[in-house]
Amino acid sequence: MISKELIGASAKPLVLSVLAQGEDYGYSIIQRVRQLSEDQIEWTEGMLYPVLHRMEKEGLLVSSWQVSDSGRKRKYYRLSKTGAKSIAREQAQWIAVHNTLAKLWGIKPCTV
Amino acid sequence: MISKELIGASAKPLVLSVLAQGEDYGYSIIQRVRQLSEDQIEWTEGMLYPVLHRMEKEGLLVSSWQVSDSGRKRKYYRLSKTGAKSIAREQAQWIAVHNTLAKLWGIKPCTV
DNA sequence: TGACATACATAGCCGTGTTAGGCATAATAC
DNA sequence: GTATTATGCCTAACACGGCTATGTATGTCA
Repeated sequence: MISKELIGASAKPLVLSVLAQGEDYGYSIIQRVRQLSEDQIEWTEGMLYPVLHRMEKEGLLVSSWQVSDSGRKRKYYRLSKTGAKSIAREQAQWIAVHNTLAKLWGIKPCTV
Repeated sequence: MISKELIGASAKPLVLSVLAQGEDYGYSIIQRVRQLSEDQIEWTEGMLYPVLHRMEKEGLLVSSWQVSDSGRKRKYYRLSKTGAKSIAREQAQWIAVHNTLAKLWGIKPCTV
């Protein structure tokens, strides 16, 4: 179980990085993150949807309704140019903190 | 400048890990974290003191007032047994999230 | 003596995850 | 045929916590 604080801190970089691989929709993003994390990160919809809305409002994401083959309506999100650029900043921040912890833990620093 | 969310997520593991090296007091912890992070993590007192109080209330830390050579009163914190044990859990959570990001970023996973 | 660093603390604002609920449709099970 | 599950979106109330601002006090140095 990942703490609330860590969930909050990782949401934005994870969403940006997932969408960097191609557009995706909310429900699917939750599954993808769960798989990538080997079931360790279990996002709730009540957490993710507001995050997506905020990020769209901030201009990081662009959404579009699409209908799947099964006839289901899905809201697909993709990165805006701003969003694509912001990944590097999020990454730099994360690595900075991670490497500080790495020093204290005596493990190898992380290089991009 | 590290985001508020990341500050929040890293506060507890950083405090625990700093105090694992020996007791220390609030004002000094801020300086140490700043140095360890090479000026990238700049904690405010308004952020740290409540964190220390909470962690003491949770039983992770134990505090004691001491007087330095200069005559200044300082509130020193050290890890309780519970606090010492909790480091491993914090570390595991952090690594889980970090390695998920690492996959998306195409960098090497982090092993403890 | 004035400025600055040290050292602690708290109050109000605001953002955000959690819990809980609501709505709708397709696939599956009985 | 119908009940259940999975899919898929959304929001509201609550609690927690960082930020900003402020207060208090003392040691050091110009």
